[in-house]
Amino acid sequence: MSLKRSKRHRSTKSTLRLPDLDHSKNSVLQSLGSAASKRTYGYAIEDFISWYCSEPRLAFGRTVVLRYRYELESRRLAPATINLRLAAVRRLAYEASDNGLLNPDLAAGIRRVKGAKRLGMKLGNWLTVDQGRRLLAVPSSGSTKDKRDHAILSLLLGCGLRRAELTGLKMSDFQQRDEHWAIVNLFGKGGHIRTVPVPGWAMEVLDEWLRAAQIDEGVIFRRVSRTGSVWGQKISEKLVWWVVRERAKLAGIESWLRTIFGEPVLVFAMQREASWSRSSFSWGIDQSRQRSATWGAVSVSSLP
DNA sequence: GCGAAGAGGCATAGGCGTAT
DNA sequence: ATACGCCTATGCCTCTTCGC
Repeated sequence: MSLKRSKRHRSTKSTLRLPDLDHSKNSVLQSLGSAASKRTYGYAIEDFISWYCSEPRLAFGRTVVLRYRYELESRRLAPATINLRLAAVRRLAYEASDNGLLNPDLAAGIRRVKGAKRLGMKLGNWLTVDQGRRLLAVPSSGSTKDKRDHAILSLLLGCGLRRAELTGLKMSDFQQRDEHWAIVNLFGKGGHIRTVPVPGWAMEVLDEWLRAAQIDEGVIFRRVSRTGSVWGQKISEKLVWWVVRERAKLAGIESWLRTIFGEPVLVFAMQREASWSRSSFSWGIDQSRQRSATWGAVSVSSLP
């Protein structure tokens, strides 16, 4: 037994081969909670593996990861992307080390590789109150699909929902509290739970869709066929994007489309527009203020 | 065949915990 | 207080599938 253990200890390597890397990659992906993370990390690790295997076989350590960082920089990727790729490679190293496939000293060296500097912060592309109104005012043909799309826009704008939150909404998530409607116990990004008031005007638009689609239980937003029949179990997040895009085109604000739509900060920006000033609206670079501001969003109920 | 919607792929921003 | 790392999300294409 002791012989076996010492053999295993001696077998920790500095140069990993494809099966070792694949095994470690699977361990990393299994440990991630979100499907989006699995997809993104999977892509990042695949990219690193194909680069690593195309290079002359060097020890999988700090130097190799630094070289990979230079490679990413030479591709002119954004710092956010480079840091994401490096985070995935660090995780790959921890897993390889934990599985006895990589020398722990080499893994520790990889951990010390710094990420790319993020210089400043983009100001984003916020929807103004006027643009929000124009989006909601897009003329409707009265079709079932139009009613659904209008309801989607109304909940996104009125409640500051993310796309993923919207697609999973069920009838049972809506409850009446003190004569007001609210989406209760909404599971948001990172598994956080919140309760969101629903403005009266948004509730009316939603009711129109529910009546047209004859939905009285289960998931709220479903697919609509060309002939107007409602089918399927739910819609995808991609569809929400397409709905927003089509409506933005019709509203004549397509140029706004590179957007942070779906993040609560968008609604906050709309709420604050009336008192906009450069000095008072500095939370884009002030982290603590940004955090405290993030959920003041729901009083946009006066939007239409 | 056509339109609605999903899947896949890659890039990048948001947001939270923690180290400094 | 803030910079950084990590995970989770969106943005925006193209290509494919599905229902009618």
